[in-house]
Amino acid sequence: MPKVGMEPVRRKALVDAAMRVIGDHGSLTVTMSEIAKQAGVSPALAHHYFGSKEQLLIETVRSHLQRLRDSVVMELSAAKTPREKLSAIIRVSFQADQFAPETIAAWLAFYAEAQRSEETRRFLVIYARRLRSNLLANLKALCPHEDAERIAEGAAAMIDGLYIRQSLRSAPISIEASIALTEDYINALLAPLSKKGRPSKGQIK
Amino acid sequence: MPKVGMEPVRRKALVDAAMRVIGDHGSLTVTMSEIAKQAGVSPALAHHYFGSKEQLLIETVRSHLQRLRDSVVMELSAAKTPREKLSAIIRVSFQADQFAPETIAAWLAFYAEAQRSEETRRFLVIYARRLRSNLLANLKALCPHEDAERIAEGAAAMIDGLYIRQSLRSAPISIEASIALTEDYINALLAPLSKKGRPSKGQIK
DNA sequence: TATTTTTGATTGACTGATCAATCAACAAAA
DNA sequence: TTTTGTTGATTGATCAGTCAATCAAAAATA
Repeated sequence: MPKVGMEPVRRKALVDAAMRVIGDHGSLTVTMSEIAKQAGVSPALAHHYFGSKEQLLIETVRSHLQRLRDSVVMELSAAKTPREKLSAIIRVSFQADQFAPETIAAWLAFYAEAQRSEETRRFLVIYARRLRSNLLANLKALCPHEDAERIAEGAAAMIDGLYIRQSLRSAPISIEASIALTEDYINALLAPLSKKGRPSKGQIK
Repeated sequence: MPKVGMEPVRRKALVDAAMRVIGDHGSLTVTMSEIAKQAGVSPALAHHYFGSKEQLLIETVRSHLQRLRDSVVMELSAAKTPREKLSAIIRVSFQADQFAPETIAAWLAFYAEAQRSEETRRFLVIYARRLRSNLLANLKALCPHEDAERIAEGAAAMIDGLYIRQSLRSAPISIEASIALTEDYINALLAPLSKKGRPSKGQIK
C-alpha cells in the first residue's frame, strides 16, 4: 500500500464511519474505538487526524449537512416555478436516504448534542434557517409576505416533526404520505390567499 | 431526623432531581452523583432505591409523561365541544412548563434515549399514540374519518416539530405563535370540509 | 543507479479520569 | 433487637487521549 496523501482518505473514512456508527447506535455516545474499527484503522489514528472525539463528531455533522445542502441546491435548480421549488424542497427533505431509520437516529442525536455543543448547535441553526428561508423565498412569490412567514414556519415545523415521529418507528409514515401531508399543509394555507391578496373570488384587487 | 416512610419521599426527590439535571444538562449523560447531589442524598441511596441508573431514568420519563397526561385529562374535561377539545389539547402541549427550554431539552434527550432503550421507546410511543388519538377522536366529529386521520397526523407532527425547533433556541417561537400555527393548520384543513363532506357551498349532501 | 535521509502514516501499550455499582458498617426508629 | 434508612469507601470497567516506536515511501545525496 502506498504511503502518502492518506490524510483526506482517512478523514473521509472516519467521518463516514462515525455517521454509520452513530446511526445504528442511535446516539452520540459512541467510542472512538468503534468508529475507528468501522473505518478500519486504529483509535490512535482517529485522534491523530481529528485531535479529539468532539472534533470528529462536529466534522461528521458538518459533512452530513453539507451533503443535504448539495441535494437541495441541485433539486432547486431543476425546478422552475416557485411552487415547483417548494415541492422540490419538500421532496429532498424526505428523500429515501434522509428518511432512513439510521439517518433519522443520527439527526436526533445531533439535536441532542446541540444542547451541549455550541458548535453543533450553530450548524443545526444554519440548517434550520436555510430550510426556513428557502421556503420563505418561494412562498413570497405566491402570497403576501406576512402570510409567507407564517406558512414557512409551519411547514418547517411540520417537516421536522415528521422526522422526529419517524424516529419512534411505531406506525411509521411512508415517504409519500409525509410529502403529501406537507404539500397539503401548504396548499390548504395558500388556497384562500394569492400574490396580491385576492379575497375569495378570483378578483385581482 | 425521622426514619420511616422515607422511600416514596426519596424516590420522588430523585426523580424530580433527575428531571432537573437532565434538563439543564440537556442530555441523558448525567451521573448518578449529580442527580443524587441535586436530591440531597448520596449516590448509594439512589442505587438502593432504583437498582440502576437506567431504571431511575425510565422512572423519570414515566413520571414526566404521567404529569403531562394528567394535564391533558384535566383540560379536556373542561372543554365542551370537539373543537374546544382540540384547542385544549394544543394549549396543553404548549403550556409554559412544557415549553420551557429545560423541559424541551429533556424531551429531546428522551427521544434520543429511546433509540437504545426499548422501555423508554415504549413510553414515548404511548405518548405519541395518545396525542394522535385524542386529536383524532375530536376531528372525527368535525370531518370525514379519512380526513380526520390525515389532519391528526399532521397536527401531531406540527406540535412535535415546533418543540424540536424550539430546542435550537434561535429565533424562538412564542407559545402564542406556536398555538396559532397549529390552530391555523387545523382550521385551514378543516375549512373546505364538514362532518358529512359538504363540497364547497354549504349544501348538506 | 545505489544509498542514505527524511517524512508521513500507523499502531500497541499505557495513563488518568470518570462512573456505575457494591458492600460493610452505622444510626435511629419500631 | 429487628428493621429501615443512609453513607463512605472501594472496586472494576470503560474510555479519551498520549507517546514512543515502527514502517514504508519519497527525496536527497553520492
